Amino acid sequence: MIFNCKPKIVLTEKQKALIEKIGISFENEGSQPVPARILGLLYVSDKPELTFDEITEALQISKSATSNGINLLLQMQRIEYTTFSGDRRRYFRLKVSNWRDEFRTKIDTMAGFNVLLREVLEVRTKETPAYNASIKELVDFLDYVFQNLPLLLQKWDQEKKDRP
Amino acid sequence: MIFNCKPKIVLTEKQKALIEKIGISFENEGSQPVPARILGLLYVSDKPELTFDEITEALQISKSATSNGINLLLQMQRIEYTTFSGDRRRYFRLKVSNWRDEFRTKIDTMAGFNVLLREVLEVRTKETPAYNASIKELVDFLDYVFQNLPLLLQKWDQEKKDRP
DNA sequence: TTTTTAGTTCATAAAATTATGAACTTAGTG
DNA sequence: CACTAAGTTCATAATTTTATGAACTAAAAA
Repeated sequence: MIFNCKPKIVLTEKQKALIEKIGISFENEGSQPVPARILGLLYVSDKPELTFDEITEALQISKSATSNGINLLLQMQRIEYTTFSGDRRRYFRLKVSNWRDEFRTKIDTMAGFNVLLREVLEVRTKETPAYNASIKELVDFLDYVFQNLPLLLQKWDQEKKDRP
Repeated sequence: MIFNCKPKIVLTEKQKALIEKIGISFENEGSQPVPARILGLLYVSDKPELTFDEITEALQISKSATSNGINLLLQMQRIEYTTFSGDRRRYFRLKVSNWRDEFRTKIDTMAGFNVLLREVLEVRTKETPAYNASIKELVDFLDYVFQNLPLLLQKWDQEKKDRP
């Protein structure tokens, strides 16, 4: 008798529930369902590294859904993978260390909006000074925040170093 | 001869282009097309306050699209309106002053994710201490940020007061 | 060389989102 | 009261997004 020895990913109810919650949370931030759940799975899975098949099976989705989801997440730099010699499979894991870059990216996105607001100020009629001033105030505030957030990162690093 | 004296909203090419850009920017942040463009219109319009019909006409959309868009934006607190006695129409305008609240809301959203990450830490197997530690670090950093952002708001208010 | 494994691609199906127009409501106006 | 203007609702249409399964590819194993 031959055993099919693919060790299946077994998820507790708690884990499944949390995957859904995390999935919904990422969906709310604009992610699509499958990638969102893949991230959730990688967060709660006992094994931090999962193969293509394990993901497909654990989430009960099609191979193509897994393929698309994984490639999207790789491209977004939310996950990465390793391989082991003598094993053609890729082992996917969260790029947790990447939150620092994500944080910067988010700031950049907001900064991009600020650029648009500056354009608004240029295009706006001068007949509405009070209104224009209120937009200017927003622009200034966002500038202030974008200047200071990197400092916050630095300070965090410093405090980490002081007591690790 | 009778003139139809509804003063139409005339948009320059520059304004139209900017409305599109702002629209796309909001869409990228998850807004739907019509509300995104209504916001864009209110940003660039020479009149900071526009009626239902003016919005409908300026954006060339259906009344229902305007209705839905406006109600969504009202609910999201992105716009508000005034009325004038003897005029049943509502005059919609951006709630620019509201960016402060929006900022807080965004922080709260991120904080919500942090709550989920704490749940992850509870559910995770103890067999992967290094991985768990890396998630813990993320949780701690986010906590740090959420503690410090309100301070940033305060400091900005202070500096404003010092030299207005 | 044939087979298996790991994964991609593509046409299509299913589902969800958005927008529309017509009918309807509601409150003032003449 | 009849009329109009302001806006909503609803069924439907159009579009977009998301997921699927089957066919395909490429590399390694047998």
